Amino acid sequence: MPELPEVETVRRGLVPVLEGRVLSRVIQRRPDLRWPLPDRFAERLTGRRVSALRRRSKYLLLDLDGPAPAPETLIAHLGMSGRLLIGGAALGAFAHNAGAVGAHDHVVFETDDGARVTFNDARRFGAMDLWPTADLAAHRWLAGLGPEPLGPDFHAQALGAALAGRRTPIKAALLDQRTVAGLGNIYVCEALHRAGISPRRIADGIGPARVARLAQAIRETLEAAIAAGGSSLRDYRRADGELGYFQHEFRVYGRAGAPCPTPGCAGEVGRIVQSGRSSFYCGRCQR
DNA sequence: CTCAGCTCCTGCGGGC
DNA sequence: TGCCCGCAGGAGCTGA
Repeated sequence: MPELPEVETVRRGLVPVLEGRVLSRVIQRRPDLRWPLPDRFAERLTGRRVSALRRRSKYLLLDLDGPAPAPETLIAHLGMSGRLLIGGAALGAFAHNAGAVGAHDHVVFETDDGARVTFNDARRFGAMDLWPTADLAAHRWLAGLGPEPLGPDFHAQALGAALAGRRTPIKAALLDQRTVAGLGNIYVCEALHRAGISPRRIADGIGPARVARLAQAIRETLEAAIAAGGSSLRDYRRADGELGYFQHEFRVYGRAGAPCPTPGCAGEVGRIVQSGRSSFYCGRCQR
């Protein structure tokens, strides 16, 4: 699934296509994604100008101009397999027919200058909602989120405070979006390796120096992943349809049996299951 | 309140 | 070749 770096990459790819444009037509091809789409969804978007394209955690935020109706924001989550593609999923295979509808193309946005953005989501764990911009922080998807890991509110002290009293493995604590927003299974594994912390370590027991190292590792991992355009394993594509390439820089994710990449470490990458999800780590240099 | 486990959905790769 | 199983980047819900 797209985690923060993938969503940020999609956002950057969509800015030149959507920002400042008017949505001239919106086609909704089914009533629901993970949950029902808002009432009169397409109708409420049509004719409105996209004033800004933002991101909060793994959510894309399309700000739509008011004043009538008041400014609203389209909140979009890509779930596990969601893509927002310039043109459409069918464009690559059927370039002679740019209007083709592909399997799992659920929503299509067309702009006043003739561009098209298609939301495609095979597993349909994605979601969209429309909400007053002024009240965005109160939306149920956003209200409980922890700090943005690349923003000013995320630092060693904040992470330490969020982990205090948590009697759960650090892996689970970092997947919990209330601790820090935007991490998923890949980047938690990668950041823990970079920080030299075992995914099994109880969150509450990690000392301040190691928490500081972890906060730094989270930032560095995400920045490197964004610089690479995210990670393409199965479903994820950038908005232009190209692949990200951070998967070639994975230290541990999906690399069970490989030698640990830490310089001087003779360990081997192992795989365990924690709360139903794979954790990849080196038992020798991650403690 | 916290936490582990299950759930939604589709597609793909491996093993037989 | 074909079928079955396990697994996949998320996160809401349930029940202990």
